Order: sequence, then C-alpha cells, then structure tokens
Amino acid sequence: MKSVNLKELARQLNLSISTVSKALNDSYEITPETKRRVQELADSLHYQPNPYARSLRKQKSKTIAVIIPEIANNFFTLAINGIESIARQHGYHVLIYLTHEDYQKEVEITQLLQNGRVDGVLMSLSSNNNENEHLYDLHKKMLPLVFFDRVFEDLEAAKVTTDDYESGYKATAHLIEQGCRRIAHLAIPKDLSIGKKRMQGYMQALNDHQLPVQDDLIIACTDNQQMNYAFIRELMERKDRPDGIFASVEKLAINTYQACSELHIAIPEEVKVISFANLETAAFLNPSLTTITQPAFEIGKQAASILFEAIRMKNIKNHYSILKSVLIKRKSTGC
Amino acid sequence: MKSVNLKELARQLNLSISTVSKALNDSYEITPETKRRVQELADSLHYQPNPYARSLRKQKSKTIAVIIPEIANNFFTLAINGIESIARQHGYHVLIYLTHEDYQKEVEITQLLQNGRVDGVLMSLSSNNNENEHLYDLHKKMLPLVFFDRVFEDLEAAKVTTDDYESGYKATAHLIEQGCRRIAHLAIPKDLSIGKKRMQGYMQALNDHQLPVQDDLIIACTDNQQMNYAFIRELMERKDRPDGIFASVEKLAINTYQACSELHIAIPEEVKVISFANLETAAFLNPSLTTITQPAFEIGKQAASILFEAIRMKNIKNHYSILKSVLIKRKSTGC
DNA sequence: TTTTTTTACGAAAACGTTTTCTAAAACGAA
DNA sequence: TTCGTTTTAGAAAACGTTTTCGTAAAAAAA
Repeated sequence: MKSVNLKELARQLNLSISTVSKALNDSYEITPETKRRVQELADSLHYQPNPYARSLRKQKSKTIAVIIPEIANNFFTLAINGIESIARQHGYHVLIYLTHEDYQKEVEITQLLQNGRVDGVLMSLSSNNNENEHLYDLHKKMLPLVFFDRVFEDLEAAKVTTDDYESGYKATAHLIEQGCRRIAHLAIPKDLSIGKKRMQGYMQALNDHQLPVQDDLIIACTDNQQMNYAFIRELMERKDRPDGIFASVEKLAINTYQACSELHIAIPEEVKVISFANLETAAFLNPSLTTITQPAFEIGKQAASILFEAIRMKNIKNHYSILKSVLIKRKSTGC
Repeated sequence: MKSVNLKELARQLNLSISTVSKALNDSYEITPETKRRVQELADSLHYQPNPYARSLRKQKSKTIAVIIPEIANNFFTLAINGIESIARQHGYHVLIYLTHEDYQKEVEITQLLQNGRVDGVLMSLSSNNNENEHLYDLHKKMLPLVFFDRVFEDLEAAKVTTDDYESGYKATAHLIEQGCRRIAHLAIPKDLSIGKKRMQGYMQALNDHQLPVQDDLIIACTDNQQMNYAFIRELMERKDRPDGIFASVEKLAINTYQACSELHIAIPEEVKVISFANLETAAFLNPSLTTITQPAFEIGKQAASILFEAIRMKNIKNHYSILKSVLIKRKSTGC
C-alpha cells in the first residue's frame, strides 16, 4: 500500500515538494521543461494524489451522497443510473445510503453527512416522516441539497419531481373511462408530498366525474408489505369490492395481482388495475399492467445536474423541476 | 459550513488540542472529570470530527467501494442491500461504481481506487473482459478485494458465488424432464466464470440424457439488448426451433417472452422457458416464469462480511464461498 | 526527607496535499 | 552600472486530526 507521494517525487527529481505540486497542477510559475520532467516521473511511477490530503486542504471532497428509501425498486435504480452518469462526468464519487423507510435511520444518515464528507446531497425522503428537524439542520449547514421524487416541500431547496397530481388524475380518469365506478386508491403516506398529490389527483378526478370519494376505498399503505397485502386482500373480499384499483407504487400493484390471483378475481374483467411503476416486466405480466411510468433516469440526471450547479455556484437555488410521467395503457385496464 | 473543530473546543475549554482529542477518544491518560467536560461541550456544539483529516492521519477511510456492471438488475440491487446492511453495522460508507459492462470503464474505476480512497473493494466483473491487468494491479496494492457472483477465478482473492454449474445442470435437466428435446441456451459471455459454468452444466445435462449439444442452439448474448432480441427472434423463427430455452440472465428471459409474444409462439405449449432471475414479478408473468433464483441478499452480506474480515486482519484470504440457488417451478415450464 | 513512579496534560510531529510568502537569478531600462 | 521587474523555485504555513514524546506536579516508595 506504500504509494508514491509528492515527497518521493521531489526527492527523486531533486526538486521541492511545492515545485512538484505546482508542476502537476500546471501552474504558470513552473517552466515547461520542469513540468515535463515532473509529469514524466509521475506517470512512470503511477503517482496518484492522496484524495484525503487533497480534500482536507481544499475543503472539497469530490463526493456526493445519495439518500434513498430503498434500492430494490426500479424507479430508484434508474434514478441512480442517471445520477451516476452525471457524477462520472464531473469526476465525482457517489456514496449510497439506504434509509429502508426508517425515519430514525434517515436522521442518522443526515447527521453523518454534516461534517464535510460530501459536497452535496441528493435525497428522496423516507415515508415515516413526522418531524423534519434533520432536514432543516442539513440545510442550515449550507450543504447543497437536491430532493428528487419524494421531496420536502417546506424547505427552500432544489426539487425535481414528476407531475404527480396530473398523473393521479389521469390514472383515475382512465379507470373511469374504462367503466369503473368504485375505484380504490392504494395510497402511500400523505406526509410524502407525492402521496398527497397523487391522492388529490385521484379525488379531483372522481369529483369531476360525479363519483363520490369514499374513505373506505382509500387504503393507507405503509412500508410493511405483509400488512399492505392483508389490507388489499381484505378490500377485495368485501362484497362491495372495488371495480378499479389505482396503486401509487409498483409493489402495491404486485400485491394486488397476488391477492386477485388467490381470490380468483379476474383482471381486468372484474377489477381493473393501474399503477405507478417502472417495471421492465409490466408488458409481460398476466395481464399486462397499465402503468404510469416516471422518467426515472431523467429525474436522476436532472437532480444531479442541478446539484452540481449548486455546488459550483455555492448557491442553493430554489429550483423546482417537474417532469412528465407517461400513461401506458395495457390489458389490466381492459385495453 | 464553518464547523466546529478540535481547536475551537480546546479554546473554549482552555485545554490543549491533544487533550481534547484524547478525551474524545476515551484515552486512559485523561481524567474522568475532564472527559466529561469535553464530551459535554462537544455534544452541545455538535462536534463531528473531520473525516478527511482523520483518514489522512489514520490512513483509513472507513469507506468501501462496490463495483458492479449495472444496477437496473434485481440481483445486484439485492446484493447491494446485503452489502449496505453489513457496511452500516461496521460504520462504513459505501461508494458505488457502475461499469455498464464496459471494460474500459472498469479499468478506469479500478485505477481511481488505487490511492487509498477506500479500505476495500467488492466487485462483480463486467463481461467485456479480455485482459485483466487492472485486477492484478489492484491486487498488488494489497487492497482487500472480494469478488461476488462474476468472479475472476485466476486471482488469489476472496470470492462468493452460487452453484452455477449445478444450477445450469438442474435447469437443463428440468426442461428435459418436462419433455424438451431441443434445448437452446441463451448464454452470457464465456469469459465470465459464471457464464462458463452455467454453460458446462447445460452441456453435461444434455450429455447425461443422451441429447446432442448443438452449437446452433447456443446463443452467445452480450450486453446489447437489441442484438440479443434479434438473435432470439431469429432462433425462434427457424423451422427447427427449440422446444426449450434456458436463459442465463433475467433480461434474456424477458426478451424471450417478447419474441414469443410477437411470433405467437405459446409458452409453455410450444416452448418451455427457464431462467436465472431475481424478478419479484416472476410469479405474475404471463405465463409465470420458472426461475433459478440466487440468494442475492445473502451473497451481498457474505461478500461484505468477508471483506471486513480481510480489512480487519490485513490479510487477503483465498476464501471461496458457494451458496445454493433454488429452482422455482412455474408455468413457463409446464408446471 | 529524598527519590522514584505515576498521573494528567501539553508541545510538536505527522499524514499528503495546496497555497502563500519569500528569495535568488535573470533581464531590461535608465 | 544601478535599479526595478520578471521568472522560477523553495520554505513554510495551513487543512484537522492522531499520536509520540516530553514534563510538571502529585503520589508513592524509600
């Protein structure tokens, strides 16, 4: 592990450490000939500057953090792909932190990042989110911060989301057009802004089509998949069960398929299903699943780009991007 | 960003920097009363040591790197979950690098890590892998290194894989039992050890059942999904098309479903399909997909545990773990 | 009492950079 | 020649820790 450093280069070249450093950083103070000599030796010894020494001195880490609730979710993996591609372009390194939808973990992680370890943070909130002190803390540290998808509306930070209200509306309207009259909503927690917006779109669509909003058709789901499954099953076992289901995340659609399969309820004949999803396999499910698909890769790219802009400008902008999701009609809604 | 450091603590407490440092590190040299005072002020000011200064001084980064070919793949996301859980236990940070199956990127990334940025590396190889100079380089640096799934057999490093040969054998034998006689193998590159082993299992199973190994039924797939799709389509358009397909990764199974759907070839009646896969949706595909499922989460956990063992012992062991995959029979093979 | 040991802390070096400040040499102008 | 300016390089400080070493004072031993 004994790697070559500036001192060693300086010794071999009979130069001072500072001269070598300047030569490698292409300073005008150094004569071309010296630069050449230094560069040559550095190359031949495969010199690489120590990142920690450099970070300490420059107060820059060339590292960003990505905090997400989970990773076994196609939306987030695609977003990470986008983030990584931009980070690579900027020569940055990417730290990954998973909160597992656990508020306490989210707090711990944000605290870990308050000491200069990273130059910026990309974050998608966990749902068990009552207080938000930790987010204000992060913000107070002047650490560039960009939220994506699950954003925290109250904070003056950059945000990138999709048109969740419109998508919720369109999803619900689509079910109505396909003949549904009793439409259930499998909702994610309302403390997430996207949960609230999707729900609002759902309710507005019902209103606009003279359908009642029924509380017993709104299922408050959580990160506990077993409980979600139990809720959905209970829902589908009712005698006045819904004829349409709008799932707000892909896992809930899968749970719905499973419940319907076990209860021998035919999709789309007896109940139609639409879901937010980035599933590669949506088209090959039985039946193929009608989805609202978010431009996850693009979200990641935009969020990262904005973050680097903020890092460069040392200026946390109050940016708000809203990208469009697309509704892909398939058999689960009778198309 | 002006965060509190040892100097500031020392000033406020009228102590020296070294005393404060020792107090916080619970050194025996410091009296309990002083420790209490120091700790109290540190807590109240939310002191957090600068990670770069600490890393520089201790020559330890508390960070590991995970290098994988892609992330939009359930195997890898589950593995990352496992890795992250162990890393968190050890108080380590996790850097993610994606090679996108690109040899050149893999080389660049391994070079980035030769300067002490990380204390260890977890790696799953990219497939376009002709030379391996960069892996030997990494190994020479004495950087603890653990391969998982796509391992490099020739290097004396720790490795964690599944029983790929046996799984390939069982998958093929299962197709044979289900009545298939012309079984195609959608193969990943043979320069990947898992590709070779899965293929060997396939061939041995054919042999053991007195079936010929036919080169034209072995499709060499790559990371180019469009080409793979074209190959598979061509395969299924032949008049002597196969009656069984063994796909070595989940993406190829999806391609197969798509090709069969477009060509109106019925699964499992006309062709049976089995695939390595960690798809959550396997059971809900049309038809449900028979899979060989790897214990991806467990692989991640084991690989990470071994890495931390290597970091602790400063001893790169020649460890080789082989976990068992499980064959889950579903409708795509007529079950 | 004197000597030795232990205790509790501080000074300073070290980690490997970057950057500021200083200085010698070379050069040009007067 | 002399004086100022430019060019090139080195010395030293700085980033924030940890750790080694030194040293007073206190405690223990003689």
